[in-house]
Amino acid sequence: MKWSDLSDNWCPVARTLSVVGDRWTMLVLRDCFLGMSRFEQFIESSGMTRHILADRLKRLVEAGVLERVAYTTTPKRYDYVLTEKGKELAPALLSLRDWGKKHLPVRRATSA
Amino acid sequence: MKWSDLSDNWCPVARTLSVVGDRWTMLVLRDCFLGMSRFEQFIESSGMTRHILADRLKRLVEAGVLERVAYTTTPKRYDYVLTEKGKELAPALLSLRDWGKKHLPVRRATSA
DNA sequence: TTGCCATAGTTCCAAAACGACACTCAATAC
DNA sequence: GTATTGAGTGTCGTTTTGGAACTATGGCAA
Repeated sequence: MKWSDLSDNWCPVARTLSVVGDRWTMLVLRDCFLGMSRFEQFIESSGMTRHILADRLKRLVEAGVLERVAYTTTPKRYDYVLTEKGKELAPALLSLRDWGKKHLPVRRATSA
Repeated sequence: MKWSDLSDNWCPVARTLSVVGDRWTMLVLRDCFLGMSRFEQFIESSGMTRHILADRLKRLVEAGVLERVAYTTTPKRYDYVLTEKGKELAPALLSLRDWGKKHLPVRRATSA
């Protein structure tokens, strides 16, 4: 079975994961919750490649988790902001954060 | 930056995702919370390939989220059971479930 | 004692996704 | 003019995935 087939799974966990369950997606959302909204900000903060970020943003907009809001018209540039639907992922992010704080202490500093 | 470099990230969300943030891993944990513990059960329940399941189980055991408990000695066979550390991921799973129930209604039935 | 089944993986290969880096395009800054 | 910034694309080689077949170990049954 392919990952993409999960979107129609009977299980709500699986359906959620079909949206946010791949590499990097949750990190983009974390940055959104931290107040970021622009392409270059996400790149710098998360360390992911531009290629993948473009893909993830597209998916998140399609899923209704983020909204593309133009902030200049020429050239077209957009802020990516959380929708209500997106904001309601906060509890999941917080749970992941708490678990990481408790169970995965930092072993060495990184510059990211 | 590579995905695997996240394990030493300053952000606890990123560190958590380095363990559970890739495709399928959370689904394996969901099945564990539903009471499953064996290879073939995970395969049947999640629809993932054997290959990937073997890899994910190995990583989860290495990460201390699951524990391998022998249930026959010849041949060696194991139950995969949640450790305390693993059980504490429950809030995250529940958050993902709630979000899916609310925001991702099923569009058509599937047999999985 | 040969044959079949079950469990738990492994191996192999093709296809898709990823990672690194260069390049584009529009506008503004110097 | 030339350089810089923001938001991506294009290319290309490397990993990871998906699918199917294969292996290993023992139980059971004819």
